Amino acid sequence: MTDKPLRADAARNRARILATAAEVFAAKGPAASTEEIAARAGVAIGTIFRHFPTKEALLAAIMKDVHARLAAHAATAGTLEAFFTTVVAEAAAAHTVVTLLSVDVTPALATLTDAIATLLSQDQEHQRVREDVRIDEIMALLTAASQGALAAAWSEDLQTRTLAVIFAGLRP
Amino acid sequence: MTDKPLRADAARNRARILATAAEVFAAKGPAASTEEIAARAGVAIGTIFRHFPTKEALLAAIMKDVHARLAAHAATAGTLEAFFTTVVAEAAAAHTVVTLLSVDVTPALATLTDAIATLLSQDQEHQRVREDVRIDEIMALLTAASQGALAAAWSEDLQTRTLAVIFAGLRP
Amino acid sequence: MTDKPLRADAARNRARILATAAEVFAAKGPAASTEEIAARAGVAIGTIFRHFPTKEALLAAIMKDVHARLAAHAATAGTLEAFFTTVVAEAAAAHTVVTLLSVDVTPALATLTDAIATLLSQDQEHQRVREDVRIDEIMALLTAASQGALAAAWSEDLQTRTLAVIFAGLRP
Amino acid sequence: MTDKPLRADAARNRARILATAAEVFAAKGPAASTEEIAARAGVAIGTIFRHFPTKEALLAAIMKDVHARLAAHAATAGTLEAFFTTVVAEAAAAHTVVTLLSVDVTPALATLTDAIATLLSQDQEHQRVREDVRIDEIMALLTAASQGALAAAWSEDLQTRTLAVIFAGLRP
DNA sequence: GATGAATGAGTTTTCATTCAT
DNA sequence: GATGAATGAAAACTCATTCAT
Repeated sequence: MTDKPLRADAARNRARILATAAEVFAAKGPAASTEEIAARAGVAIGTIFRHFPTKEALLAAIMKDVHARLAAHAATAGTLEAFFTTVVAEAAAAHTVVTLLSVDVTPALATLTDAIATLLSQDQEHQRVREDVRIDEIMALLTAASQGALAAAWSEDLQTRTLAVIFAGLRP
Repeated sequence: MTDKPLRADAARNRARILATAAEVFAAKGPAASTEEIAARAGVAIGTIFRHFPTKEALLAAIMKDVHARLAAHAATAGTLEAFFTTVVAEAAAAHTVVTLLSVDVTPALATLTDAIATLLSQDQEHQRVREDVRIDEIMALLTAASQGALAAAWSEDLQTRTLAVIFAGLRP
Repeated sequence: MTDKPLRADAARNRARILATAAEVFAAKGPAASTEEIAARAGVAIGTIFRHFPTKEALLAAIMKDVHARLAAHAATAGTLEAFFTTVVAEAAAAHTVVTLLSVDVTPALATLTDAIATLLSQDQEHQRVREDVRIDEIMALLTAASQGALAAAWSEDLQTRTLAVIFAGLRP
Repeated sequence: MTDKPLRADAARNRARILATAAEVFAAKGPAASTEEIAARAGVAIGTIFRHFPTKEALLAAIMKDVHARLAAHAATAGTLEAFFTTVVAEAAAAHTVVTLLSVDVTPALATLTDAIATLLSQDQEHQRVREDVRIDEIMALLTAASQGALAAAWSEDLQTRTLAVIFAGLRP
């Protein structure tokens, strides 16, 4: 948990690898080759394996990153609707990979779920969302919407209309 | 469309391969090996490649099959709600692979879309669904819900509650 | 040696297979697949294996055919020059496969060699060819020229000029 | 032309693979398996594919090599006759593969052609070769003779006599 | 630490040959 | 006899991972 601090260049490499890998996996699925990621990140393949001992470790690191970013975002979004809208738009645009394989990322996911649960209770307190809705529907709808945004070529307009249905369904 | 009819034994093999492949891909993702499919289907690997010249062709054939089955189902489902419920339940249970890669299956998809569009107008005629909802939201929500059902371990109860949100959002 | 006579349709198939195979091997080399030959000949692959128990047997049969045709031609050509000219032109045009692998075809080759040896002595009697030239140079030059004609894109003009050099070299 | 320089060990492997492949293809034809080449070269099969992404690329590299070696040789041979004699002898002995498939090697061939053209004009200046002979006959005769030398079992004596005919044909 | 070549098991694909229809 | 589906061994090619430079 308390990883020793990296040398500056190593940290830079790690970050670049992570970002490139997220892009590449998003574009080609988890079957994309590590060699290609190395090439696109401008590092040698050995460097990737120094930072992530396994391909699966790389995938897990990406997920951890995504979850952390989303949790941070949830903390400031204000409402579920604002949060969903941004997340789905990002998923569509940046092809953020929302669920890659069944990589185990439970702890990071828990943090994210907590942040969203907070949003949910706030929305319910302000009567923006029905009382009987529970956190797992919300998570399910978020995952579903984000993945849908990936798969289909969701235009911005289609995103809006689809989310509108979901939010109409959530309102009291 | 009118491919010459296969010999009885060949047709039987083709069907068994298709069914087995759907199962295996569902269980292990599209990276599952053709060799394994052959073994589980009880044929030699050459037989698979005689029927489907490429692994991708096999994937495409599965998708075509799924779409055809869904279209048939839509024709008799009565309401969008009934249709969605069944489809999502099946996706969760049988791990039907809803979108494998970006295999091109446009023609089969068009038929499916038509069948669902019919359901939609019937529902709108009977005021079960808002007038301003369009077919592309429906397709988007269906895809999203089915994929969500795949990814997470949606319990039956969670399925019900999630679809309830969506249908509440669709009602006038 | 005394093969039983074939049924008429079988004989027709055998001939068509042989002709098609010669073309296909010429075009794609001996690595061409038997399946492709079957397709182009309009028969099923089983039919090829009924007539020629092995791919190598098919290759050998083609060579026997080619040699027989050439021997017949040599018997009527009149001079070595006329014979060479025709053979090389044909090799270039029809891509007749002159030596495929090292299939053993000694007996048929012997007949061909005899026929050409006759041409050679006639030419030497009429002082068209130097006395000290022997049959094996002739065979070597014929093989070489025919193979050259295959490999390079010998224009008709280039054929003429190349054979002219060889015949100048043969004259007394 | 200016590919980045290989690491010393990689360069050594590349060279060994090339040499081994030339031998193996010469002995067994272009259908020889890459696996066998790997084994004989003492490397793993992956190493071959890292250096030559395709079997065809390997074949092409060999041809480039052969052409380069021949061009170097032509530059110092002095006369066409000397050059031809060496090349044909080598083709017969080492089974140098002169034209493997129809691999595209135009640039390397152009250099070789130039070198031989120089020999031709020198020979013509010294009246060793007729004025009306052109470079393409020479190339055709060289190819033909080399391939002939491969195919048949040309004894050394037969080589001499065959080339003698050709050179008699070239003299003024 | 970074590099990138080598490894070798694993995967897709091809094809001669067999054999049930 | 002909057909063409099935077989399965062999070939080409890929890629995560290791390790010498």
